[in-house]
Amino acid sequence: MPASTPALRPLPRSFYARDTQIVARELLGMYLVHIVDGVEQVGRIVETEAYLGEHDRAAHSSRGRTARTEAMFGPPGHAYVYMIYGIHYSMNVVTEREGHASGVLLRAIEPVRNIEGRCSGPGLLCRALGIDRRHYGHDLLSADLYISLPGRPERFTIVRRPRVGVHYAGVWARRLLRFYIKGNPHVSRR
DNA sequence: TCATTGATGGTCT
DNA sequence: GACCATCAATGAG
Repeated sequence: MPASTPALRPLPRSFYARDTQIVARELLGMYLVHIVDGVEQVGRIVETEAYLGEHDRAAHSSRGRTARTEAMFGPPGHAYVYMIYGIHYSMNVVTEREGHASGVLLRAIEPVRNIEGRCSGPGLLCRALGIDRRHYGHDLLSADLYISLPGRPERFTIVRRPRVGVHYAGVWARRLLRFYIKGNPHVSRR
């Protein structure tokens, strides 16, 4: 194995326990890893969105602490997975301190290993990686689902845009909290 | 290329 | 009963 390809391993919890916008930006280029039945699925994160806690009208946590949003209020470094439109799942990473109710939505990944089909959207990403309600609250410092430094780091430019599908959120809908890798073909449309 | 719409179910009012 | 952090198929231009 080449020396330039270190083994993949979970980022420390301290990575997630920081400002959500910083985490959202730094997640770009990282590898999302899901190991199921001995098969290691790996995708490079190319698009994220930051959700800034209870005051963020676009965040699910702005409706308060409920059974659904419980994970968002929990400690950082865990997955907040929810079903949307009755069909798709979406995966978030919980950030900041416990109780802060912030997180980063993973919107798109670039297939690296053992991934079938496109992952250019939160629903597609979860389907391709087999992520569903079973992963609700899953600790990302675990052996089977985690985020790692990439095997081969690459340079890129980050683009900031308004978040997708949050028109109802007033001034919060205008904020530039969507981040993606400039020019990457796996970023979702719109 | 763009706008519209159906699928489908959990959550909240 | 309404709303939804989506996607794919459809049809008009």
